[in-house]
Amino acid sequence: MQGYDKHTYEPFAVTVDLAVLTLRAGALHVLLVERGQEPYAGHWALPGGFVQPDESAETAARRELAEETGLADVTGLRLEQLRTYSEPDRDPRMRVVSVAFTALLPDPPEPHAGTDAAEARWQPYDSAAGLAFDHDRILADARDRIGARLEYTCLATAFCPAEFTLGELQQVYEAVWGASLDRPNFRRKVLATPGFVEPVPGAARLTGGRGKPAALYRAGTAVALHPPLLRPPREGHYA
Amino acid sequence: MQGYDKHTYEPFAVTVDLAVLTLRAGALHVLLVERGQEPYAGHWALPGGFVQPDESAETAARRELAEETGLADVTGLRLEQLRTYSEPDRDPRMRVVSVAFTALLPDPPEPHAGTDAAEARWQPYDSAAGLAFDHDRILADARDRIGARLEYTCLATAFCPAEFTLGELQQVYEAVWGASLDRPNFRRKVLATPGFVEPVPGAARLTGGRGKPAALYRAGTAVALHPPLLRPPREGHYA
DNA sequence: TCAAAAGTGTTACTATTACACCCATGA
DNA sequence: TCATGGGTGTAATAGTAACACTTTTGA
Repeated sequence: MQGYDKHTYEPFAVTVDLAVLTLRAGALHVLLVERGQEPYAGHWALPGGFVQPDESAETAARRELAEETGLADVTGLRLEQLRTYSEPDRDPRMRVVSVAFTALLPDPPEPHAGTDAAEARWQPYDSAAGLAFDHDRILADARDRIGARLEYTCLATAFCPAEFTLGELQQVYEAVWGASLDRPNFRRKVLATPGFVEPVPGAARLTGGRGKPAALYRAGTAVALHPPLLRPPREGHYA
Repeated sequence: MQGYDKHTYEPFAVTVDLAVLTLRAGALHVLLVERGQEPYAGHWALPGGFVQPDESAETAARRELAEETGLADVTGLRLEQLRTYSEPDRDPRMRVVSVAFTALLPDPPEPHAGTDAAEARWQPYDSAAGLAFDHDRILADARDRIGARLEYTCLATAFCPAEFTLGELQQVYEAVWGASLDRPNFRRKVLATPGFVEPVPGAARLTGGRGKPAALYRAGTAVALHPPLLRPPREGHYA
C-alpha cells in the first residue's frame, strides 16, 4: 500500500469466474459456457467476465452469471468466494487476475447462452475436463472446498429445493464426496443436529416411483454442524 | 472472459495484504507497519503492497513482507491465501483489489521497517484495532480462518519452533481460539493422531522456570487431523 | 516442603459404525 | 408378492469431557 504512484504500476484486468454446481439425477453437474471468441474459442469454460469499475467481485459474479447463462434472481443463490488465481501467464492475452466463486443450485433451470457465450449448459462433473484457461483447476478446487464445507456446515441444503427428503439430502453428500453413506446413520445424524432440517408436517413425496413415500423437510436455521459430519476417511489421507 | 477489448475496462490496481500472526508469551500477536504516506499516514496497517506485472500474488506477498518488515527467508513460512477484498470504495484513492494472505511464524524475529513503512512491530492481537483501510476486517477474517484450520489440520505446529513442548502447542490453540483446554485430554488427542508430532528422544526443557521439564516434540508429516480437534462449542453458535 | 508444570489413570458419557429388520408403495 | 426406497432398532466400538492423582523440578 506504500509507495503509491499512479504510473509505477501496470494495469491489471480483474475478472470473476464461477463454478456453479448442481445435482441432476443424483450426479454432480457444473454450469459451463462455450466461448465465442479467442482465445479458446469453441472451448468450454466456467462462466465469468470482467469486473466493472463500480462493482465488487461478488456483484460482478452475479451479473455475469445472469448475462451469460440467463440464471438471474435464482432464489437463494449463495455465492461463496473460493480463491483468487493470479499466475502471470494464466491468460495468454494480458495480465488477468481472477476471483473465483462457487455457488450451489437446487433444481436448476436450463441456462440459455447470453452475451459473448455461444452456448451454455449443465455438464456432468466427471466429463468436464479440458476447460479453457486454468478452469480445470478452479473447478477441482471448488469441489474440494464444497466437500469440506459439507462436513461442518449446513451447506448441503443449498443444493436442495425448498422441500426435500432426507434421501435427496444424502445424495448431495454422496455426489460431492464420491462416497456412499449408511442411510440409517445419516438420517440420525441429520435429525440429531438442531436446526439442520425442519420437518414439514404431514407432507410426503414418492421419490423413485416406487417404495414408501419419504417425509419432507425444509432447511433449518443452523449454519454450522456440531459435531461435524465427517466424510469416510480415505486411506493414506495424511503424509 | 468474453467481450474482451483492451479499452472497455478501467485499470485496477492489485495489491496483497498480509496478516502475519505469531505467539509471544502465550498471546497472539500480529505484524503491523506504520504507514509513512497518505492516505492513513501514521496509521497502523497490515504489511502489503502492489503486485508487480510479472509476479503472482503469492510471490508479491513474500516480496512485500521482506521489503517492509525485513522478514525474509523465514524458515518454513507457509503463506495461505485468505480471500480477496474488492469493495469499490475500500481505498479512497482509486480502485484497488487486494488479495489477503495469512502466515504463521514461530519464534519471530523483530521486524525492522523497510521501504515505505515508517515503523514495523509485533502488536498484541487484542490491541490491534483501528487499522487503515479495511484491515480490521481482514485481520478478524484471518483469525477466524486460522481458528478453523486448527480444528482439522496440523497447522498449529507452524506456530511452534522446530522443537516444542505439548504445553506450547496447547498454548497455540488457546491463544487463537480464546478458550482454555483440558491438558490431559489435549495431550492424549495430539499423541493419538499419527504423524501430528514426533517425540525427540531424551530431550526435555524447563518451561516456566519451575516444574517438571517437558518432553520435546517435532512436527510430524501429517497435514490433516482425523478425527478433528474441535474447539469447545460456544453457545448459540448456530442460528 | 511448597508451588508449579508435566504427565497418568479412571469413569461417565457421547458419537460412530455396521448391521438386521420392519413399513409402505407401485408394478 | 416382489422389488424398491423409507424408516427403526441395537450392540460394539471409538472418541470426548471432566476429573483426581502422581511425578519432577526450582525456590
